[in-house]
Amino acid sequence: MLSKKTKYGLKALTFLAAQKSQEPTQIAEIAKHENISQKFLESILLTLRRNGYLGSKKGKGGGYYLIKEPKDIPMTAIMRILEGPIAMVPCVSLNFYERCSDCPDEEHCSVHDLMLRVRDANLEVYRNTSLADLIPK
Amino acid sequence: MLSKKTKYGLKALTFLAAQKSQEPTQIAEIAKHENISQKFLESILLTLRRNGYLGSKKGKGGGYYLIKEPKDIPMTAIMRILEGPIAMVPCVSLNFYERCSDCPDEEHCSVHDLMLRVRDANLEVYRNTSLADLIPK
DNA sequence: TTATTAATCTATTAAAACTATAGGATAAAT
DNA sequence: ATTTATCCTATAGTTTTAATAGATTAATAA
Repeated sequence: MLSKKTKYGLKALTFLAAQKSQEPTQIAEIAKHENISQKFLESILLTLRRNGYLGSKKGKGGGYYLIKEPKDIPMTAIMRILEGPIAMVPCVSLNFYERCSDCPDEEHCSVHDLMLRVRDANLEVYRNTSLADLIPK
Repeated sequence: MLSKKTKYGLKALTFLAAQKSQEPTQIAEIAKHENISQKFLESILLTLRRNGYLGSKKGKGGGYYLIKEPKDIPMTAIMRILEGPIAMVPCVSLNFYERCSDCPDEEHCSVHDLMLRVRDANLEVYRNTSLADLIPK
Protein backbone atom coordinates (compact mmCIF):
# COMPACT_ATOMS: atom_id res chain seq x y z
CA MET A 1 0.00 0.00 0.00
CA LEU A 2 1.05 3.52 -0.77
CA SER A 3 1.43 5.49 2.45
CA LYS A 4 -0.63 8.60 3.00
CA LYS A 5 2.61 10.47 3.34
CA THR A 6 3.55 9.61 -0.23
CA LYS A 7 0.08 10.18 -1.54
CA TYR A 8 -0.16 13.60 0.08
CA GLY A 9 3.36 14.49 -0.95
CA LEU A 10 2.66 13.66 -4.58
CA LYS A 11 -0.54 15.66 -4.55
CA ALA A 12 1.19 18.64 -3.01
CA LEU A 13 4.04 18.50 -5.49
CA THR A 14 1.63 18.26 -8.37
CA PHE A 15 -0.33 21.20 -7.01
CA LEU A 16 2.84 23.28 -6.82
CA ALA A 17 3.88 22.19 -10.29
CA ALA A 18 0.54 23.30 -11.66
CA GLN A 19 0.87 26.82 -10.25
CA LYS A 20 1.17 29.49 -12.86
CA SER A 21 3.28 31.89 -10.87
CA GLN A 22 6.51 31.05 -9.10
CA GLU A 23 5.30 32.76 -5.93
CA PRO A 24 5.39 30.72 -2.72
CA THR A 25 2.22 28.80 -1.94
CA GLN A 26 1.13 28.47 1.67
CA ILE A 27 0.77 25.08 3.35
CA ALA A 28 -2.76 26.03 4.35
CA GLU A 29 -3.78 26.57 0.74
CA ILE A 30 -2.37 23.25 -0.43
CA ALA A 31 -3.85 21.39 2.52
CA LYS A 32 -7.28 22.85 1.92
CA HIS A 33 -7.24 22.24 -1.81
CA GLU A 34 -6.07 18.64 -1.50
CA ASN A 35 -8.01 17.65 1.63
CA ILE A 36 -4.91 17.03 3.73
CA SER A 37 -4.35 17.60 7.44
CA GLN A 38 -2.29 20.76 7.52
CA LYS A 39 0.04 19.66 10.28
CA PHE A 40 0.74 16.36 8.58
CA LEU A 41 1.39 18.06 5.27
CA GLU A 42 3.73 20.42 7.07
CA SER A 43 6.10 17.62 7.97
CA ILE A 44 5.93 16.14 4.49
CA LEU A 45 6.85 19.39 2.80
CA LEU A 46 9.66 19.81 5.27
CA THR A 47 11.30 16.55 4.25
CA LEU A 48 10.92 17.45 0.58
CA ARG A 49 12.65 20.75 1.29
CA ARG A 50 15.45 19.05 3.21
CA ASN A 51 15.97 16.76 0.26
CA GLY A 52 16.40 19.68 -2.08
CA TYR A 53 13.17 19.62 -4.03
CA LEU A 54 11.33 22.48 -2.42
CA GLY A 55 12.27 25.97 -1.33
CA SER A 56 10.49 27.88 1.37
CA LYS A 57 9.99 31.38 2.58
CA LYS A 58 8.88 32.34 6.07
CA GLY A 59 6.56 35.09 7.19
CA LYS A 60 3.93 37.02 5.32
CA GLY A 61 3.75 36.08 1.67
CA GLY A 62 5.76 33.00 2.50
CA GLY A 63 5.19 29.39 1.57
CA TYR A 64 6.68 26.61 -0.48
CA TYR A 65 7.78 26.53 -4.09
CA LEU A 66 9.46 24.11 -6.46
CA ILE A 67 13.19 24.56 -6.85
CA LYS A 68 13.49 22.64 -10.11
CA GLU A 69 11.45 22.36 -13.26
CA PRO A 70 8.75 19.66 -12.95
CA LYS A 71 10.21 17.85 -15.95
CA ASP A 72 13.52 17.60 -14.10
CA ILE A 73 12.02 15.93 -11.07
CA PRO A 74 11.98 12.17 -11.64
CA MET A 75 9.57 9.95 -9.78
CA THR A 76 12.42 7.67 -8.73
CA ALA A 77 13.74 10.45 -6.49
CA ILE A 78 10.38 11.46 -5.07
CA MET A 79 9.31 7.91 -4.35
CA ARG A 80 12.56 7.13 -2.59
CA ILE A 81 12.23 10.20 -0.39
CA LEU A 82 8.58 9.73 0.48
CA GLU A 83 7.98 5.99 0.30
CA GLY A 84 11.48 4.63 0.79
CA PRO A 85 13.16 1.95 -1.32
CA ILE A 86 11.51 1.08 -4.61
CA ALA A 87 12.47 -2.56 -4.14
CA MET A 88 10.15 -4.70 -2.03
CA VAL A 89 13.03 -6.51 -0.34
CA PRO A 90 16.35 -4.97 0.72
CA CYS A 91 18.36 -7.67 -1.06
CA VAL A 92 17.33 -6.34 -4.48
CA SER A 93 17.54 -2.66 -3.63
CA LEU A 94 19.87 -0.45 -5.64
CA ASN A 95 20.02 2.40 -3.16
CA PHE A 96 19.26 0.63 0.12
CA TYR A 97 20.86 -2.77 -0.34
CA GLU A 98 20.96 -5.10 2.64
CA ARG A 99 21.48 -8.80 2.92
CA CYS A 100 18.58 -10.94 4.12
CA SER A 101 19.47 -12.50 7.43
CA ASP A 102 17.30 -15.55 6.83
CA CYS A 103 18.56 -16.28 3.33
CA PRO A 104 21.61 -18.54 3.02
CA ASP A 105 22.05 -18.14 -0.73
CA GLU A 106 20.89 -14.95 -2.40
CA GLU A 107 21.73 -16.22 -5.86
CA HIS A 108 19.38 -19.17 -5.61
CA CYS A 109 16.50 -17.54 -3.77
CA SER A 110 13.11 -17.67 -5.42
CA VAL A 111 11.92 -14.52 -3.70
CA HIS A 112 15.05 -12.67 -4.73
CA ASP A 113 14.54 -13.54 -8.39
CA LEU A 114 10.90 -12.55 -8.47
CA MET A 115 11.47 -9.32 -6.60
CA LEU A 116 14.27 -8.40 -8.95
CA ARG A 117 11.85 -8.51 -11.85
CA VAL A 118 9.28 -6.53 -9.90
CA ARG A 119 11.84 -3.91 -9.00
CA ASP A 120 12.90 -3.50 -12.61
CA ALA A 121 9.31 -3.13 -13.74
CA ASN A 122 8.69 -0.43 -11.18
CA LEU A 123 11.93 1.37 -11.93
CA GLU A 124 10.98 1.44 -15.58
CA VAL A 125 7.82 3.35 -14.73
CA TYR A 126 9.35 5.74 -12.22
CA ARG A 127 12.35 6.51 -14.41
CA ASN A 128 10.13 7.40 -17.31
CA THR A 129 7.85 9.61 -15.30
CA SER A 130 8.58 13.12 -14.08
CA LEU A 131 6.51 15.45 -11.96
CA ALA A 132 5.53 17.22 -15.16
CA ASP A 133 3.77 14.06 -16.32
CA LEU A 134 1.57 14.08 -13.24
CA ILE A 135 -0.03 17.45 -13.87
CA PRO A 136 -3.66 16.77 -14.83
CA LYS A 137 -4.77 18.15 -18.19
CA MET B 1 7.98 -3.67 1.66
CA LEU B 2 7.14 -7.30 1.14
CA SER B 3 5.65 -8.76 4.31
CA LYS B 4 7.34 -11.71 5.98
CA LYS B 5 4.12 -13.59 5.51
CA THR B 6 4.44 -13.31 1.73
CA LYS B 7 8.14 -13.97 1.76
CA TYR B 8 7.76 -17.11 3.85
CA GLY B 9 4.75 -18.22 1.85
CA LEU B 10 6.65 -17.93 -1.42
CA LYS B 11 9.60 -19.83 -0.02
CA ALA B 12 7.37 -22.58 1.28
CA LEU B 13 5.52 -22.88 -2.01
CA THR B 14 8.76 -23.02 -3.92
CA PHE B 15 10.07 -25.67 -1.56
CA LEU B 16 6.96 -27.77 -2.13
CA ALA B 17 7.17 -27.24 -5.88
CA ALA B 18 10.75 -28.46 -5.88
CA GLN B 19 9.85 -31.75 -4.15
CA LYS B 20 10.36 -34.77 -6.32
CA SER B 21 7.65 -36.88 -4.79
CA GLN B 22 4.04 -35.86 -4.33
CA GLU B 23 4.09 -37.07 -0.73
CA PRO B 24 3.00 -34.57 1.93
CA THR B 25 5.78 -32.48 3.42
CA GLN B 26 5.62 -31.57 7.08
CA ILE B 27 5.50 -27.99 8.25
CA ALA B 28 8.46 -28.68 10.51
CA GLU B 29 10.61 -29.71 7.58
CA ILE B 30 9.75 -26.64 5.53
CA ALA B 31 10.21 -24.35 8.51
CA LYS B 32 13.61 -25.78 9.30
CA HIS B 33 14.85 -25.73 5.73
CA GLU B 34 13.72 -22.16 5.10
CA ASN B 35 14.50 -20.67 8.51
CA ILE B 36 10.93 -19.83 9.34
CA SER B 37 9.12 -19.84 12.68
CA GLN B 38 7.08 -23.02 12.54
CA LYS B 39 4.00 -21.58 14.16
CA PHE B 40 3.98 -18.59 11.87
CA LEU B 41 4.42 -20.79 8.82
CA GLU B 42 1.53 -22.93 10.05
CA SER B 43 -0.92 -20.05 9.70
CA ILE B 44 0.46 -19.11 6.30
CA LEU B 45 0.07 -22.60 4.89
CA LEU B 46 -3.41 -22.71 6.32
CA THR B 47 -4.52 -19.68 4.34
CA LEU B 48 -2.97 -21.11 1.19
CA ARG B 49 -4.92 -24.30 1.76
CA ARG B 50 -8.14 -22.42 2.37
CA ASN B 51 -7.59 -20.61 -0.91
CA GLY B 52 -7.29 -23.85 -2.78
CA TYR B 53 -3.61 -24.00 -3.55
CA LEU B 54 -2.48 -26.54 -1.00
CA GLY B 55 -3.84 -29.84 0.20
CA SER B 56 -3.08 -31.29 3.60
CA LYS B 57 -3.10 -34.58 5.41
CA LYS B 58 -3.28 -34.96 9.15
CA GLY B 59 -1.58 -37.46 11.40
CA LYS B 60 1.52 -39.53 10.88
CA GLY B 61 2.92 -39.18 7.41
CA GLY B 62 0.84 -36.03 7.01
CA GLY B 63 1.80 -32.60 5.81
CA TYR B 64 1.16 -30.21 2.95
CA TYR B 65 1.32 -30.70 -0.78
CA LEU B 66 0.57 -28.72 -3.90
CA ILE B 67 -2.81 -29.31 -5.46
CA LYS B 68 -1.96 -27.91 -8.88
CA GLU B 69 1.02 -28.04 -11.17
CA PRO B 70 3.53 -25.27 -10.38
CA LYS B 71 3.23 -23.94 -13.93
CA ASP B 72 -0.52 -23.52 -13.35
CA ILE B 73 -0.07 -21.38 -10.26
CA PRO B 74 0.27 -17.75 -11.35
CA MET B 75 1.95 -15.21 -9.13
CA THR B 76 -1.02 -12.88 -9.44
CA ALA B 77 -3.08 -15.33 -7.39
CA ILE B 78 -0.40 -16.04 -4.79
CA MET B 79 0.45 -12.38 -4.29
CA ARG B 80 -3.19 -11.44 -3.86
CA ILE B 81 -3.69 -14.14 -1.24
CA LEU B 82 -0.54 -13.44 0.72
CA GLU B 83 0.19 -9.77 0.18
CA GLY B 84 -3.22 -8.43 -0.73
CA PRO B 85 -4.04 -6.15 -3.66
CA ILE B 86 -1.37 -5.72 -6.29
CA ALA B 87 -2.34 -2.08 -6.74
CA MET B 88 -0.79 0.41 -4.31
CA VAL B 89 -4.03 2.37 -3.98
CA PRO B 90 -7.55 0.92 -3.88
CA CYS B 91 -8.77 3.27 -6.62
CA VAL B 92 -6.69 1.46 -9.26
CA SER B 93 -7.27 -2.04 -7.97
CA LEU B 94 -8.86 -4.59 -10.28
CA ASN B 95 -9.91 -7.04 -7.59
CA PHE B 96 -10.22 -4.79 -4.57
CA TYR B 97 -11.50 -1.53 -6.03
CA GLU B 98 -12.55 1.21 -3.66
CA ARG B 99 -13.04 4.90 -4.12
CA CYS B 100 -10.62 7.27 -2.38
CA SER B 101 -12.54 9.28 0.18
CA ASP B 102 -10.21 12.25 -0.13
CA CYS B 103 -10.21 12.43 -3.91
CA PRO B 104 -12.93 14.52 -5.54
CA ASP B 105 -12.09 13.56 -9.11
CA GLU B 106 -10.52 10.20 -9.81
CA GLU B 107 -10.12 10.91 -13.49
CA HIS B 108 -7.94 13.93 -12.92
CA CYS B 109 -5.87 12.67 -10.00
CA SER B 110 -2.10 12.65 -10.41
CA VAL B 111 -1.63 9.81 -7.95
CA HIS B 112 -4.28 7.73 -9.69
CA ASP B 113 -2.57 8.07 -13.05
CA LEU B 114 0.87 7.18 -11.74
CA MET B 115 -0.38 4.24 -9.73
CA LEU B 116 -2.28 2.91 -12.71
CA ARG B 117 0.98 2.65 -14.61
CA VAL B 118 2.70 1.04 -11.63
CA ARG B 119 -0.09 -1.49 -11.26
CA ASP B 120 0.11 -2.45 -14.91
CA ALA B 121 3.86 -2.89 -14.71
CA ASN B 122 3.52 -5.17 -11.71
CA LEU B 123 0.66 -7.14 -13.22
CA GLU B 124 2.78 -7.73 -16.29
CA VAL B 125 5.43 -9.40 -14.14
CA TYR B 126 3.09 -11.43 -11.96
CA ARG B 127 0.98 -12.59 -14.89
CA ASN B 128 4.01 -13.84 -16.72
CA THR B 129 5.45 -15.67 -13.74
CA SER B 130 4.25 -18.97 -12.33
CA LEU B 131 5.43 -20.90 -9.32
CA ALA B 132 7.39 -23.11 -11.72
CA ASP B 133 9.50 -20.10 -12.67
CA LEU B 134 10.55 -19.60 -9.06
CA ILE B 135 12.18 -22.98 -8.60
CA PRO B 136 15.94 -22.36 -8.41
CA LYS B 137 18.08 -24.18 -10.94
C1' DT C 1 9.75 49.05 16.83
C1' DT C 2 5.81 46.21 17.06
C1' DA C 3 2.36 43.18 15.28
C1' DT C 4 1.32 39.74 12.22
C1' DT C 5 2.09 35.97 9.41
C1' DA C 6 3.82 31.58 8.21
C1' DA C 7 7.46 28.18 8.18
C1' DT C 8 10.52 25.36 11.61
C1' DC C 9 11.38 21.95 14.89
C1' DT C 10 10.80 18.58 18.64
C1' DA C 11 8.11 15.65 21.13
C1' DT C 12 4.34 12.88 21.86
C1' DT C 13 0.15 10.29 21.18
C1' DA C 14 -3.22 7.29 18.85
C1' DA C 15 -4.29 3.88 15.77
C1' DA C 16 -3.34 0.25 12.74
C1' DA C 17 -0.68 -3.47 10.81
C1' DC C 18 2.56 -6.95 11.23
C1' DT C 19 4.90 -10.82 13.44
C1' DA C 20 4.87 -14.29 16.39
C1' DT C 21 3.28 -17.48 20.10
C1' DA C 22 0.17 -20.38 23.09
C1' DG C 23 -2.61 -24.13 23.71
C1' DG C 24 -6.17 -27.13 22.98
C1' DA C 25 -9.03 -29.69 19.25
C1' DT C 26 -9.18 -32.83 15.57
C1' DA C 27 -7.85 -36.48 12.49
C1' DA C 28 -4.93 -40.21 10.75
C1' DA C 29 -1.62 -43.93 11.21
C1' DT C 30 0.40 -47.73 13.81
C1' DA D 1 -4.57 -46.48 22.84
C1' DT D 2 -0.72 -43.79 21.52
C1' DT D 3 1.75 -41.01 18.66
C1' DT D 4 1.99 -37.70 15.11
C1' DA D 5 0.82 -33.68 12.74
C1' DT D 6 -2.56 -30.44 11.07
C1' DC D 7 -6.50 -27.29 12.57
C1' DC D 8 -8.24 -23.35 14.84
C1' DT D 9 -8.92 -19.36 17.90
C1' DA D 10 -7.18 -16.05 20.64
C1' DT D 11 -3.90 -12.95 21.99
C1' DA D 12 0.46 -10.61 23.00
C1' DG D 13 4.36 -7.87 21.48
C1' DT D 14 6.45 -4.95 18.29
C1' DT D 15 6.83 -1.76 14.64
C1' DT D 16 5.06 1.53 11.47
C1' DT D 17 1.96 4.99 10.19
C1' DA D 18 -0.77 8.98 10.88
C1' DA D 19 -1.76 12.78 13.23
C1' DT D 20 -1.46 16.47 16.94
C1' DA D 21 0.46 19.94 20.17
C1' DG D 22 3.07 23.65 21.18
C1' DA D 23 6.91 26.55 21.31
C1' DT D 24 10.44 28.86 18.15
C1' DT D 25 12.27 31.41 14.31
C1' DA D 26 12.20 34.42 10.37
C1' DA D 27 10.13 37.68 7.22
C1' DT D 28 6.96 41.39 6.12
C1' DA D 29 4.37 45.45 6.86
C1' DA D 30 2.59 49.12 9.62
